[in-house]
Amino acid sequence: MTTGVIDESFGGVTPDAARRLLLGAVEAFAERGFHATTTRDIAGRAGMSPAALYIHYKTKEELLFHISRVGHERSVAVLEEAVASAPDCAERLARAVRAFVRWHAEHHTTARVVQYELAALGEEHYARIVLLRRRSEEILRAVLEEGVAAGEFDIPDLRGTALAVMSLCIDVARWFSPEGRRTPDEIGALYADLALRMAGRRPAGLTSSSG
Amino acid sequence: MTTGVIDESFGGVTPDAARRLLLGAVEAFAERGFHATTTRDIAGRAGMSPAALYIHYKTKEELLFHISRVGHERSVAVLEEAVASAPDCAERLARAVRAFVRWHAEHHTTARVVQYELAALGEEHYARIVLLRRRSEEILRAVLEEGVAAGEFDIPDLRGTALAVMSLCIDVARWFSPEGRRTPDEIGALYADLALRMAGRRPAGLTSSSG
DNA sequence: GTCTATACAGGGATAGAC
DNA sequence: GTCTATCCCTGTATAGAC
Repeated sequence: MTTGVIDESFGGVTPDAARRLLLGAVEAFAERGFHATTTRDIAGRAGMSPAALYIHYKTKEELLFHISRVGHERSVAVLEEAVASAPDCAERLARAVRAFVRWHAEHHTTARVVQYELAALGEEHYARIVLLRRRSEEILRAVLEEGVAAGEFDIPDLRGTALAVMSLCIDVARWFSPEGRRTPDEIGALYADLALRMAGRRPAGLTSSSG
Repeated sequence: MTTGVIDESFGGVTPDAARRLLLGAVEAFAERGFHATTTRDIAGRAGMSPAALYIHYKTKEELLFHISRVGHERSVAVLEEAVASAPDCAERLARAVRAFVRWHAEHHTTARVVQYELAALGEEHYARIVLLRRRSEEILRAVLEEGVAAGEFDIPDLRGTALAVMSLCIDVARWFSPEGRRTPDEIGALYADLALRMAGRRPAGLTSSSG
């Protein structure tokens, strides 16, 4: 019955029972992993009988797929919004990282399922999720690319650095805890700075040439 | 029966059957997760019947604990060796990151189990593993701390940066694939450079004072 | 130490009443 | 749409022969 922190990512899901099941599943999958979670557990958290689950979802895996799809769509949207309007490349990178990190921290429960239970998806569902993941990689790489082109960044290995920044953000979902000493926003700010360092940001107004 | 890449971390385990079971379990846990892995599967990979597993390990969880313990001990040892002898702080950080990343890439199968199946450990076993994890955090933080004290690094948030560098290294285990375009060593070199950037390395011979 | 056979529990999914 | 009851499979772990 307990729902803990409500994840507004799933606010639009109807009917009510389907949403409650989704929220219960997110919690359970995050806590115990997909395979260790029983349909009885999920249904219990939603205040329903095990059988009721199958009215709204064909299988347990379909439940995971919905969570994964909505979660990925949200995180990509967050990233897109962040890069949409920024004065320069440095600010674009900072906003992107800050927003992406914040999402992974604030929604660490969903994010954990999204990032670490991929292997439990069926093949077809997995393929659809991979497409969404590629989107976010492309967005981040483009930000770095433009920064290099504009002379704002100094990045010897563009693809590798993009991957590393992405990786850094994603891993927040693994270790973040609301009981920890930092808020999602503080971590976002720290990581934005670290990303700028990784990108070798130059002070505005300078051009290349150095050791 | 297939063992894939042999992980020398477990080379010393005897008797032979116990080692084969351990290797089978590492593979299976990494591929499918602890809970999704059956004892039949593990025994099968070791070329034995399910019952034989229980001659060597009391439970499936004990198997996981052994993997986790040996894995953590190895990664801490790798880190310790790397920082042991280096001319300066920058080189110490670079060697630490490079070695730690290489371990997580080369032993990505073991590392995945070590990093992502912690929750499946029993409470007592979990507590013992946490102690080992703290060691590696302390080693890395100390390297950064000394660098700041020596004026080689510029790190506004020491604890946060140490955590981020650690996180970056660990996440390699999640995405690394031997089929990918980079070798463990190349990733190690890239990440060592990124870590130095995160640490705000100053060219040797300069002292502080700036905006 | 390893096997075959099996006890015993638990979980995904369905049937049928309401 | 939800419930109770239950089918049937799978999985951990053990018993006992060799």
